Amino acid sequence: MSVKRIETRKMGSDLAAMDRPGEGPGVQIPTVDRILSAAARLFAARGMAGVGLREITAEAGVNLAAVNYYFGSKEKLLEALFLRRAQPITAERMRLLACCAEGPGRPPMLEQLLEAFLRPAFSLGLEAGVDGATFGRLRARLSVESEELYRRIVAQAFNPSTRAFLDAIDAALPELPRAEVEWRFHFMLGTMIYTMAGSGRIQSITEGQCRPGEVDMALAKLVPFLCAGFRAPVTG
Amino acid sequence: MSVKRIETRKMGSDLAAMDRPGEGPGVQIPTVDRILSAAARLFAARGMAGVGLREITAEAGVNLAAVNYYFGSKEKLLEALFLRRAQPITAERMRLLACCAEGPGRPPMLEQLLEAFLRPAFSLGLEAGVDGATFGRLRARLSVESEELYRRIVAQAFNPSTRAFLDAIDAALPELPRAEVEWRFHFMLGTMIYTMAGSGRIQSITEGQCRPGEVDMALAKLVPFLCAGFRAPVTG
DNA sequence: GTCCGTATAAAACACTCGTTTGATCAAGGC
DNA sequence: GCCTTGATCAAACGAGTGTTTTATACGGAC
Repeated sequence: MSVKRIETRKMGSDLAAMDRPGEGPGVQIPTVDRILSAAARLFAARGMAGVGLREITAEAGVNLAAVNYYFGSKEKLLEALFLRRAQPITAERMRLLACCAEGPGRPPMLEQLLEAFLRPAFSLGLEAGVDGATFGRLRARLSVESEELYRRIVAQAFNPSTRAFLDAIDAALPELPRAEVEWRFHFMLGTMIYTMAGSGRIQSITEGQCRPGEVDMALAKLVPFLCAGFRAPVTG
Repeated sequence: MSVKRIETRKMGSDLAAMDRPGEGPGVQIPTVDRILSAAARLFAARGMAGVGLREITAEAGVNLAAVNYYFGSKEKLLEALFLRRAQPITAERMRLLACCAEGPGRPPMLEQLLEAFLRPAFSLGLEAGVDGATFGRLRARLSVESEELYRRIVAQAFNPSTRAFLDAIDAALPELPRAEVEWRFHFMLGTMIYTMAGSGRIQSITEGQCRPGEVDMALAKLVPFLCAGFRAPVTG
């Protein structure tokens, strides 16, 4: 019944400015960032319900109560973490989208658009101490989730930029009905998320021949495949 | 320290023969099957770590100890459940694969193969009291998982039939290097699993215009898209 | 009748969970 | 000096975890 005494400290990034760089070997990463890093790793590896706050705070080297102190709850921690990691991806996407243009000596528009959409998702999302695949796996997890909270988090983070690309691709394929573009865009999301998740299933099928993981290799395989799919004639 | 006193009852299907059909309105579904149904629903909706045995057994209307009595552990319950639901899918796949053949008046071989691979996954996997999307979501969850146990379960259930299709598709695309076929097969798995998961993301982007869910509609959109992708010229 | 193997039931076991509570410590203002 | 403020801490809260144990009921075999 008691009212929350402290209504959650206001995040990290601004506080992070406190530690001046170069004042010694012990730079002391702020508590908030250490929690975010550890939580990203563990959530990605074992899911939200699969990791406890005690494990997260232990790995981050902070006190158990710090999560509720800074974020308010476990769910809010996930939300803050996801939005923070998604932001650079969507920003880079929009930047690359603005660079897409038809012209002599350039690839076709569709190829440019897919590359601009996919590359940031594959190459960004990493932070200090976290390998790139981590956020991809977390994203895949949330994408497969059916609970409203998780879907809201993903939609909130990615819908605007995604919709911009959907419109641009639709414009680049004028002969294709909008509904068809949406279906194929959905299929693209599937390949992207499944590849980012690094399920390892293709390795298990081919006994390790095919290793999706290196960004450039994956993109070089993915973009032509998807472009051909987008350009497939409509079947009536 | 104590040794397991009872080494797990030997499953359900054989026991299910005990209840003769038509001996009254109360047909009494066996305990094992009720557990499997409830567990499938709940695991699919909230993940393995997100549901407790108490909730499963309550929904199934059986005693808490029944899970450990019949399956041995929560993990073994998941494994039994997954293998049992996957079996009809792989069986139907292999049956359809055997029906694929080139000939006048038939679709091209690649279209036949993809249809044979995808349709059982979309249309089967449902059981008494469980809607079709349930197992698809569970499959998507396990596919995204990184822990060895879950990957082993998926591989064990689906690798043989999947490998058969990989070989058949490879044979149907003789001009394509094997490695390229494997990449594209991996992409196909992504679209399939993501669509089966019914993430609802495309609905959220298009504000409900595009509804993947009806089997025939999804297949009619998916097969041409994927076939075009498979037939894309190799770049490099 | 007893005996036996199977099935269900209730209770307990030893933990772990997310969250909250006070206490403590270090600065900064005045 | 005191007071305040933000941060960290150990400890406890109540509820929930998977699993095991003990006990009880049912049903044929003999």
